[in-house]
Amino acid sequence: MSQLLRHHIEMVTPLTDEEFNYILSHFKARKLKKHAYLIHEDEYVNYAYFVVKGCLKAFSSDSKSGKEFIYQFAIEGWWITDQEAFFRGSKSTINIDCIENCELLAITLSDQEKLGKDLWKYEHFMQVKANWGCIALRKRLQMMIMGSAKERYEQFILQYPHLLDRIPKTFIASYLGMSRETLSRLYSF
Amino acid sequence: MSQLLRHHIEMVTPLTDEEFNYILSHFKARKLKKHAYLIHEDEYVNYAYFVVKGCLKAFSSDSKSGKEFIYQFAIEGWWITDQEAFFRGSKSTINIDCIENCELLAITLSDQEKLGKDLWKYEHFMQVKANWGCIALRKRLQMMIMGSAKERYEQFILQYPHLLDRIPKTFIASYLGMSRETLSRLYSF
DNA sequence: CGCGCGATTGAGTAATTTCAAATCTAGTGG
DNA sequence: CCACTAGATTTGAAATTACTCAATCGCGCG
Repeated sequence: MSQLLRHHIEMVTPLTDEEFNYILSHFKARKLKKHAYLIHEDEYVNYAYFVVKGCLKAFSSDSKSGKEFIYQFAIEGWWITDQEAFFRGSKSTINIDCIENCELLAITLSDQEKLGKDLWKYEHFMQVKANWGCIALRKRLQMMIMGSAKERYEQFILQYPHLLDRIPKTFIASYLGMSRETLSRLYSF
Repeated sequence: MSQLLRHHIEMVTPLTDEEFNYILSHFKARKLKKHAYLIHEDEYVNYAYFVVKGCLKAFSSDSKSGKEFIYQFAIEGWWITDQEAFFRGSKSTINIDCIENCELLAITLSDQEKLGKDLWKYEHFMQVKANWGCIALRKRLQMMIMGSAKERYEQFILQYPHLLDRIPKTFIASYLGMSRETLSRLYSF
């Protein structure tokens, strides 16, 4: 199962067995049941998580309107945390909960920093990963600003076809920044 | 003037004179006049740019609707490039032009990679910078999805008050994902 | 002085939201 | 295996937000 993590890092840079085992030794395994919270608003965020199995969503709820904004889904091979709170050591402004039973690998900020210092490859991996994240976010931002509800949904289907039958439509609507009713009307035609 | 770059990197990690001079030696200075293009759609992107002086905008124009989406402004102390094209060595999908006369420091991808390998601090700097970028993009995305036109504008004023009188309202409207008419109506009341 | 660009204003229109109600579905306990 | 319930989805109608198009205004610059 930890092979998934190895495979993931090796998309950026190859590792020796020794290097990978050293990296892996800094992670703790964690299991959570469906509906359980991984990160809760107003609490400190001690870990970043790599998803080995399952599906989660990260969302923030606007206290005023009561609406939810889902800013990320994560399935096998993805990372998830409240990046800002994790890096700054501040309290989380978002929630993360499990859409399915989950198995995760967790790492603390200090272990991550230590890994980066000990192993240049790991620092490099983090750099590249963050840059890919920026690129993906930029595309999503553009789609959100430029595309109509229909275009956003069609793009989502193209990009994440495997999420369609794993995640309730309500959540997908929220991720795409539209009401569930609007999303529902899109595929009547 | 290159002190700005030093100061910028030292927000992440302190540098010796020697280290900074080594870093600086990989950058080329470049000057551009107002309205000049720094990066043009469909061309290769050989450099990432650090802004020493001036103001630029990065935008993509939708060929279908003819509308512009401004995905970034950059002023002194900011970086700008087509990140995706720069990293992947592919052709740009966006344009970047100068809103004012500009002075830039340019670095190639191979020099940047070389710097990262030679100097752990530089690799680390890139990692942290990319992570900050992700955090900022996530916030902007949230504001764009959750906020009304008015809220987005008010947030912009709070966050970038110094850009208000430097950038035409038309561009700000495009950055905020609304028509210039809508923006104009916001501050009539 | 007059040109041209950016900003503003008005009126009608299109896309999406909101609220309310009806329908469907999967999982649970009997 | 069936009835029941909670959650998810769909549908309809009214309301809202922001857009488009068109006209006008204001101002800096040659």
